[in-house]
Formats: sequence, structure tokens, C-alpha cells
Amino acid sequence: MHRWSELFIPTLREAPADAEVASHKLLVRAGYIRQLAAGIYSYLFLGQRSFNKVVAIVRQEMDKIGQEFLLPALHPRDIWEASGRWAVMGDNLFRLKDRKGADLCLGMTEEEVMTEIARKELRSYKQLPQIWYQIAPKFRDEPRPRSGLLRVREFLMKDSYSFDLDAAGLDVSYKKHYDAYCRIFDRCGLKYVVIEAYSGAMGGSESHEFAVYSAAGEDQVVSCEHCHYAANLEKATSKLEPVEDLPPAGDGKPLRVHTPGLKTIEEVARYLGVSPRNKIKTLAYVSEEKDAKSGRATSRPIVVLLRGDHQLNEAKFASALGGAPARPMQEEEIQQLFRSPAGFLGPVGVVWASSLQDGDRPVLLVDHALEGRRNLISGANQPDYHLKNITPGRDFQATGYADLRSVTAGEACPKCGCALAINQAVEVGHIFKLGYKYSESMGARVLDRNGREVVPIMGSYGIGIERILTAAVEQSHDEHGFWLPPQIAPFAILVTPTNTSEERLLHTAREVSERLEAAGFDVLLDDRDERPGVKFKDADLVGIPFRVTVGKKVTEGMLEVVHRSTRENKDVTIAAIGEYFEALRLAH
RNA sequence: CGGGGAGUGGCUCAGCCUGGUAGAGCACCUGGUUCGGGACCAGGGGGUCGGAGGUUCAAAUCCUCUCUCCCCGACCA
Repeated sequence: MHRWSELFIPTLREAPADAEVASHKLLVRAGYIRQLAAGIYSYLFLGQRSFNKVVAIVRQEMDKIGQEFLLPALHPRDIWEASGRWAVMGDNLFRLKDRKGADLCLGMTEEEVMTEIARKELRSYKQLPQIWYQIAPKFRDEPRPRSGLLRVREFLMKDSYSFDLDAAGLDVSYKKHYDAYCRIFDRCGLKYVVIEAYSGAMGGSESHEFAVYSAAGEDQVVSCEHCHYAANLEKATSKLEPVEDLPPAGDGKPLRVHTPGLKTIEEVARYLGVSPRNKIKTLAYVSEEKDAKSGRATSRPIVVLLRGDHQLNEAKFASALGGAPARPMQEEEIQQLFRSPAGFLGPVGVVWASSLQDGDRPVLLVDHALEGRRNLISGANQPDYHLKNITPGRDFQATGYADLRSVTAGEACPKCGCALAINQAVEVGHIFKLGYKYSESMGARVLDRNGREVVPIMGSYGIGIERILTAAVEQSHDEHGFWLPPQIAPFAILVTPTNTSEERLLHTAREVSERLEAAGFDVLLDDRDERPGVKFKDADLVGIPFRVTVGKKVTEGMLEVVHRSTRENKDVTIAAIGEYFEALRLAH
């Protein structure tokens, strides 16, 4: 049994000035964590104890589907070169040199190391499938660490990797992870949602994210209240209401109209008496790529067309470009391509690339919402003029059509048509079907049944351990403190004698603590010589879900059990205290 | 990296504008009283005012540079 009087639990009456988010303030106040530097935290006794419980749950569930490894955090440069990510990861990768001047980095994920093992060791289809996982620190030099433990530079991650012979095998490994993740987050007491997600820098096809709704979260989750549709904003789509096209003006061919000084969509639409929905929004970007062999940087104009009232989604844009980074065009570049200043740009009069491979011409990507539309209005590539009667496919030829716009709240669900909502959430887990990206680039091969060499297909799967705790605090707190689910709380029960100088109270509290502990509960005895008010305030703060108050009623053989979440207060006899918690445990 | 804010005992902050003695509350130590929602009395310890340079008889305060942290944007577990 742990006695508070002997422990280091530095609770704070006030939140540190640099904390903004509830979980950050409370975890510091409760003595769980202390900050060492931006995005770098020490976990103190209560924090580490809670982490250990989370880790134990994760490990138990992962052991049902995979095998635990422990990989190094220090990686040699060459494996990251092999995967191509030494260059791709840029400043996010912590890099360092050893005494001989050799380049090393700190692992931000471990696809490279796992694939390296697979490459060297896996020889036959008979060895597949494999699921390998670890629970180990990861390092990312985040551009901006944030919100306490929500976005940090060193964190504990459960990362796992699956190797299968074919896509059907990957489906099975993926499903195993999906189910294991559900069990993990259920056991951790989180109220989470599973959403369709964007694969991002990881590459790959299918991807799901496990998210916990919280205003502190950085994820935008689009969800339907009616059906179960839920997706990351970077991935979400919606059904659009049909838009009535304008009737052709004049002879129906592109018609120049004078729009003096009117640059924005809104201004032009109002001036011409039409809706922004009948306008084309023209956005100009440049993608810059370094040729891997020559090292020469090549840049290429990328122009995006959207419906006038729509917003470009950067993630969708990036994936339409195959992940190549793009930056907004500068004024001179715009002049060069369109021969017109920004504000009057349009697709007509430029010869666009017929495909992304058609490298000499500028690329024109058009959002699906413009497909099949007629008689739209765009800039005329001439100062103070716009064009009417623009019909895609007739007046200009796009390089390609893609889903490029961001969904907005209130649009119709793509599955059932009901209104979509957008909410903030914390991403606690993410699963990816990676495909062949790493196994191919790093040269992993096995022989199949027919003795032919095949490349194994991979999946990769992550859980942020800190984020489980953070999300749990975010979802269950008030101005006095927080309460964790007993499974992940540092202690399940706090026994509080109101006055330790009264021998009888202290004695009873000890005895009750011992009995509860013998019954298998994690018990903390607050035997500090403090006034009851101080102990109650601390009890409310530190995340322990149940409190047993040992006070005056002891003379009548009674204790009080306080449920932190509801603040319910129940009298229980000393004799029955064990059964009381036993019954609660059964209820869980 | 762009934009905004902040660095003063352990914590939260005042003092800075208008240069001259470093302050409050909480926390801490000793003694006493007190004991069901952050007690009271008495005494006490603790601060290179983020760092460097400059102006001045004199700098927490004015000037220059710099470091760190937080918040808003582009990234992710």
C-alpha cells in the first residue's frame, strides 16, 4: 500500500502560466508531469504509474495479435536513404553525427528498421504473415510543440508493422489491428470514434484514425449524426446540392466582360449578379521537386480550379500531386504563366499538360464540383476583365479532375444525405495500409509457393501513449481536477482519514486500505498530517476515481465513498467496503 | 519559419511608463493553537530581476544584441 506522506506528489494550487489546455494545466497541477523544454516532459510518479497502466493494456491486447520487439532509437542514415525518407522528412527528423562524422538520426517511426529486419530475415511465404510491434520513444522535431502532452517532440508510441504475402493477407492484419485498437481504447475507458483518414506522408491506400472528441484536439472530424459516416477533414467528402448553371450569354462562346478593379470572387459575383457557385476560383501554385539523381531542382506550375464558394484542401491537393510539395505562385511567376496579374486568372488560353507525366506543360487540376458544369465565369487573364460562358472540356482541357475541396459543416453526408458536422478531436491511434512502399524501396523479398520472388505487402499502425492519458483527462475534468477510468488511473481508490491525529481514524484508514489492497485494488492512503480541506482538494485534483473518506462516522461503523466523476457520496459500512468496490468492478 | 505575447524567490503575480531600498499572496522551516472543503498566531530562510553588452554617479526599470517559453498559422501518435 502506498502512503501519500512518503510519496512525491507535488500538487499545485495554481496552474502554470504557460499552460493553456485543460489536460496540460491539470496534469502539471496534479504532479503527473513537469516540463523540461518545449515539447519535452518528465513523467513523475503518478504520471508514470498511469502510463504504465496504459502500456500494460496496450501490450496485453497487442500480444494477442503480434510479437513485441524493442528497436533502437538511434538509426544510421543509410536505412533512411534506402526508403527515401532521409530527404523527405526534412527538419522533422532529429539528425546528429557520431564522433567519426557519420550521420545518424533519432527514429520518428520505425518502418525502416522493421523493414530492414524483414529484408534480411524473411525468405519464404511460409514465414508470413508477421506482425511485429514495440512500445518505445519516438522523436520528432515538431515545428511547434503544443498543448502540453498533446504534441511533443519525444513521446512513447506503440508502433506495429505487418508483413503479408498479398493484399488479402494485409486486409486480415489490418482488421486484427482495427479490432485490437477498439479493445485497447475501450479498456482505457475512452469515448472514441473511428474515422476514415488521409494517409499523409506515410503513403499507402486505406487508413483509419481513432479519435477522441475534444476542443483541444488538432484534428477536424467530419461526421454524420444519422449514419455512421465519419472522416478526417483531409479525407471527407460530401454530396453537393445541384447548382443551376447560368444560361449562355450572347452566342454562348466565351464572352469578355469588363470588371474594373474587381478581384475577389465575391466582388465579381455581386457585380455580375450571379452566385459565387457559378464562378471558377483559380489558384496558382508551384511544385518544386529535387531530382534524386541529378540533385537539380525542377519547378512546375500547378493551377487548381474550384467552385467559387469552395476552399482548397491542402491534404487532398498534395495527394492529387502524389505527395509533392507545392507553394503559392509568386507574382512574377503568375505574370509569366497567365500574362495577367492575380485577381483576373482563369484557365482559358493556356495549354495545359495532358497528364502529370507530360512534364513540359503546366498542370491544371480541377475539382469534381466543376465537372459537367456549364457557362461558368472565370478571370480572363487580362486586367479588369472576366469571361462568361466558360464550360470545362470545351473551353479548356484539364490535366485531370480530383477531389480537392474541403467539406464544410452542414453539407450533405455522402452516405445518407443528412447534414454533416465538423468537430475537433485528438488523434490517439492511426492504422495504415502501407502497401509496397518500404518493402519495395528497401528490397524485401520472399519466395512464394511457386518459388517466385514477391515483395511482401506492409501495414503500419500507431498509438500515442501520452495521448491516451491526455484524451482521458480532456474528456473527464472540471475546474477542480480530473478523474481517470480506474483501469488507467495511478490508483483506483484514495483512502482519506480526515484527521491523522485521531488514532482511531488513522487506524481504520490503514485497515481499510489493507483490506482493499488485499482484494486486488490499487490503493493510496492519504496519511498526511494535513487539514481535511487540503486533502479533499488534492483528492479532487489528482485523477483517482474513488475516494473513501474515513471520518466522524467511523464511530457508527460507517465510511463514505465519493465517486469523483459524479461527486456522488455514499455511506458504506466498514465491513462491506470490499464488496462495495467488488460490485463496482463487476459493473465495469 | 511568419505573426503575437511573456521571462522578477518553488508557484501565481506587482514593481518597469517617470532609473536611486526588490515586494505581495501561496509554498517552505521552527514553536504553538487548530482539524469535514486549500486554518490561525509568532518567528525565520530563500531572488545573478533569462543572458551578454551599452548609456548613467546609479539599471529589474532606458538602449542594442541574444536565449528560452507560450499562443495563432503550414505537420502528426
